[in-house]
Amino acid sequence: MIKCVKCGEVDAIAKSGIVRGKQRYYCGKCDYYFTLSSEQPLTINHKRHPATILDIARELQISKSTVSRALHGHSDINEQTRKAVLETARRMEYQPNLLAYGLAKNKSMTVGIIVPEFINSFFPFIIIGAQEVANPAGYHVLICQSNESYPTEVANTNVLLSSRVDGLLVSLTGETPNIDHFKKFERAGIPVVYFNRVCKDTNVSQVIVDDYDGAFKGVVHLIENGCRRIAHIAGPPNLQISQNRLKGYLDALAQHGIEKDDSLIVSYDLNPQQATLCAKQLFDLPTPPDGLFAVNDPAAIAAMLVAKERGIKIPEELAVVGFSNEPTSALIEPGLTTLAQPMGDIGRTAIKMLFDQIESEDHETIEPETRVLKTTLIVRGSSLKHK
Amino acid sequence: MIKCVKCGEVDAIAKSGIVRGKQRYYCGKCDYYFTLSSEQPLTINHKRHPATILDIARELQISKSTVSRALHGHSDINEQTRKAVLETARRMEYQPNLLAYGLAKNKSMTVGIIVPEFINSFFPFIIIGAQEVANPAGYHVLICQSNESYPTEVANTNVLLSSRVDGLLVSLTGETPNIDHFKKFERAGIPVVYFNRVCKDTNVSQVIVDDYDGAFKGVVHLIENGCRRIAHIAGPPNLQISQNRLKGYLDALAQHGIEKDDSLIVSYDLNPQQATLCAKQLFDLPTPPDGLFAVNDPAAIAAMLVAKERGIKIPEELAVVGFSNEPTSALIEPGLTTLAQPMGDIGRTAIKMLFDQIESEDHETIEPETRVLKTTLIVRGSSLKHK
DNA sequence: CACACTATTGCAAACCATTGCAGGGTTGTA
DNA sequence: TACAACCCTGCAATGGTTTGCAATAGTGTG
Repeated sequence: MIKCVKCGEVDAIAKSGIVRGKQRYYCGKCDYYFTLSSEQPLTINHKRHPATILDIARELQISKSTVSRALHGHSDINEQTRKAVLETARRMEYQPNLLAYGLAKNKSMTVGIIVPEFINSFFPFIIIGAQEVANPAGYHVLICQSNESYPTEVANTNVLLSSRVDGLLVSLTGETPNIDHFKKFERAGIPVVYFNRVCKDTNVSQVIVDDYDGAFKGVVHLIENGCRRIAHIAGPPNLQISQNRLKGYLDALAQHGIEKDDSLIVSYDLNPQQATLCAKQLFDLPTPPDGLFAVNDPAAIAAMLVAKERGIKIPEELAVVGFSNEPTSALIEPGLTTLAQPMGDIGRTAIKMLFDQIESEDHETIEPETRVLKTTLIVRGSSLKHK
Repeated sequence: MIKCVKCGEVDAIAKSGIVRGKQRYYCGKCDYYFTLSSEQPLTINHKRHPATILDIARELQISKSTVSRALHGHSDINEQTRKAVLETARRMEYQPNLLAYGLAKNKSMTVGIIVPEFINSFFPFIIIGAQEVANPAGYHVLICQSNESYPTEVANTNVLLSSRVDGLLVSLTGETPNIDHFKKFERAGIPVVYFNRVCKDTNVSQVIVDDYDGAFKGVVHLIENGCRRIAHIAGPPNLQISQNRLKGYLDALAQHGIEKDDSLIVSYDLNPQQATLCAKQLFDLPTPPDGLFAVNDPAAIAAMLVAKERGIKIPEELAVVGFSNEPTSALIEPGLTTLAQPMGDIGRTAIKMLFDQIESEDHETIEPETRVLKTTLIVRGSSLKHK
């Protein structure tokens, strides 16, 4: 029979509905509603939970505030107490719960970084640069891959928002039409620094390389090596890098009296296969190009492979210049002439700017800043027609 | 003058020390100690904090429990209430606070992954495989780079422990002597799955490829292509992959009646520069090798570059076989014959095994399992002496 | 109307660490 | 002796979410 939880009475019990699948009872004697506690006898889950400051406090018979202060080397702590706490913490393998810390301090000690991909070495180098600065500062980095997909990028922003990152580093996808989805961070007071692939919006902090200058140098180099019909595999038009590199290409041509030929400019969405298609399209032209400037190394390499397949000699029949200087560019044959970007510096600079904003009391007052790094032309076999 | 905070009295006030830099007062009348509250008139920091369920609750004049239940589609929620909550949440750009969630549920929805590096494409492909499974399941992946350094690996484990990851994927560094530092996870009930680079400890879950078989196939391939003095650039001895690939190499030789020559086996610590040194050492031998089996592609490629430098013809004078099939192996000239590893599968399999353990009620009862995937010999120019 | 029962909602504890303030004990000094 | 100053420690609220249980309103039935 059912006994009342309060008075122990059996007779005055009446059923009174079912709540969330459980029978509810009513004791008429003490006017008390109740449901029987969970069937399983509440065997406390003895899975050893990680030690908390409370465990340390209990062990030492002190209060958790004291433990907390001891662990953080706060002032106003007796040296012996501090020693004892530290020792006990070590013994109990105490690891602070970053979730609780984050909740209490409203600071997750995490920064997010969204990159389009990390199969090529370009972004990994940047990430490593960023981590070199973040980790010693006690921050860790949550890496998201947008996979060159705008919806994925938006999804990433929500994940990072949920994770309450303290700041965000972003390089946009080739199809990101605008940066509205990053305005959420602004509204939440979370600083954002864009790098490499940025949007036209100038009211943000960003770290870029001098794409115009790099492209200009690369194309001039091709011209100096005797190229007259120089093609360009251009990046997606939404990105500044594409626009600026295209501009550098065009200006270099113009300054050397070479007429622009629209059929020599093909657009590439950063998808590997598409680079191959672009190259084929160029080589199929009635008068194929004798030089090629690609918006990045993977595209240049893809074009080189197509050229090889077709027996087009590099650099004699086609001189090629890429952009970024990924490690593979040195391995391929002939070596790919390219514009080296200081990838580690990009990462380090971007995250330092981010930390400046995080640490400034009032993010609003920080002036958005654009940091421009230089590229270096690395000359290899792919462009040297007359050695 | 100073007024008592309790009784408002002015005369009975006495100074009583300074606490943490602030003057403390004592009211003799009501026997009460106090310090004056912070000078700044407590202007509530109006930085718009992200919306919480409490904000939604206030907006809708309901309790936060109801909001929580509505957001999670729990039963026992009025359809209209649910709609209203969802709508308000959308309007307020509500993003659940994962820190608070994690604290409450004791579940961070995060899994950690420790890799030695991610400059080469090998680990990135595995990570992508893992994310393909993790992200749709609502988990995110905290990527740590041990940078082939044992102390860094240990540091990584502590970070991940602090972050209260729900599970861990690990590929060891070349210098990790034992896996004691992962026992912490076991003690905390956090499942760990090792992949690719594992230790001899058999009492753990792991995903590996059949290294012995791959190495055997690769070396047999070299023998069939006429090599008789086959060198081996071996990995660090602490790793199973090194041991098994070495064993496959030795057995292949033995089965084909080729005497083992210790001078042909050099050890490589996975450091890029060291691979070059190893190659030089081999090529400097009185009787240099006519075939080379390297423990991984980067080492094979490094050796190929040294060979080129020295005018050693590949494959005529030296046939080369690598391991892993990284994208670069197809780009280099001649193409590198190698044993393809199913990298995406490794990542997917490993994280699925991890999830199985995470989701099982009682991790202890899970039998450690070793999943072995197959390698495929990819034949390219680097090994075909007689075409 | 009394009662059983359903559907829905609210209350409060719990998760763990931080921190402002209260208040204890002790030392120094006039 | 009285009081200022110091040193140290504890209490309790806070942060955002989940969830067991209590409680309410409403519905149906005899």
